[in-house]
Amino acid sequence: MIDQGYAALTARKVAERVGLKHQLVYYYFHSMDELLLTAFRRRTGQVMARVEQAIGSPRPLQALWDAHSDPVQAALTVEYMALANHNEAIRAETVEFGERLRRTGLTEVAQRLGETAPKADALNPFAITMAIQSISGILGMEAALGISGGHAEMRALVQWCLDQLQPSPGDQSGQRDI
Amino acid sequence: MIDQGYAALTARKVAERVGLKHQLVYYYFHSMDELLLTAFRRRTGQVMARVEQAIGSPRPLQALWDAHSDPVQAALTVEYMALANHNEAIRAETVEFGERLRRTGLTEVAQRLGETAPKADALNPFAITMAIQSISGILGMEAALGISGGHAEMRALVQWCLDQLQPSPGDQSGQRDI
DNA sequence: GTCTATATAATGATAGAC
DNA sequence: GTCTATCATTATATAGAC
Repeated sequence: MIDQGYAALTARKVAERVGLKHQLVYYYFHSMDELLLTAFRRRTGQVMARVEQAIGSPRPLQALWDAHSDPVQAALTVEYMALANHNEAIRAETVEFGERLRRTGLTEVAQRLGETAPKADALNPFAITMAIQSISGILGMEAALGISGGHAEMRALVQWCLDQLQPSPGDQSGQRDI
Repeated sequence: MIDQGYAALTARKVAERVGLKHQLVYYYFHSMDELLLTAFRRRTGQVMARVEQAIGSPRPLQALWDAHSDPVQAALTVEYMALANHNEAIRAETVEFGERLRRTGLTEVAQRLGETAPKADALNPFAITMAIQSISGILGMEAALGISGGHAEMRALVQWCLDQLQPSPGDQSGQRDI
């Protein structure tokens, strides 16, 4: 799926990779759609576990940012999003997972923001979380393709913002400058 | 392509939509790959025109933000990005287009930032442009699927930032608070 | 330009032997 | 569980009549 796309994920190719005949796919799964849904669920579980681990770290926002930087994961996400636009079962699960993912660790982030960030209505934890996920996501998707323009500058800006919101232990510079 | 995905864009379906036989596709195009590339180029041209128009408006950043908010366009972008991950010709054109798009109006944005924004190294025009494109892009992709959590909060945060960077004519509040 | 006809290959899925 | 055999469908693409 990563290197050939969801359209190339056929029963024959799946079976070939595990050294079996293609008809066996229909022994283990009722249909290709069911196989696809099973694979999708396994992945959302893995992503959720990684995000929960990030939230539990000393610097949740920084960890959340790092967790989404992988280009390979981003390419897979693009594939599943394209799939979700035309497969109703995948779409429904994507919505459910997306909403859940964004609410994960919201209270923890809100608590941290209350401690260190300036009081501004616009600095909503929901918005901060989404900004981090959005920017790191696009960064990964573009990196997977080979686009790099503005990436270093973007990382610098995000790092600056993260340092403002959650100063690292050894860094006291700039806080409250925002 | 929008409602069935790139994999469902077959010669038969294309011909059917214009009321002709599927073999005629190979009269107008050498192959399906060529048709796909032609469609992609037509679209990048349209997107580029819209962005250039936004850059030329009185509030470039605001206009850039507005120009990327369409969920239908975002869904199409996802489709082409997935395609680019497995089609070398589309990938090469995507990289070229992406790099060009991000540099479009960079000097104009830099000039505006120099006039109104606080002097901070992190507020690089390249980064600002990418942040706007990233967040509005994800917002659109998610909206196309039906995800809405955090969107209102995200829009509020971006609007707050945009107002800081480029105050609208009738709004003097908050500037320099950043 | 548009058509019919056709070659070739791949797909999802089922039936039944072992 | 894994296999062989098979079906109906669809795909890209070409050749040639009109």
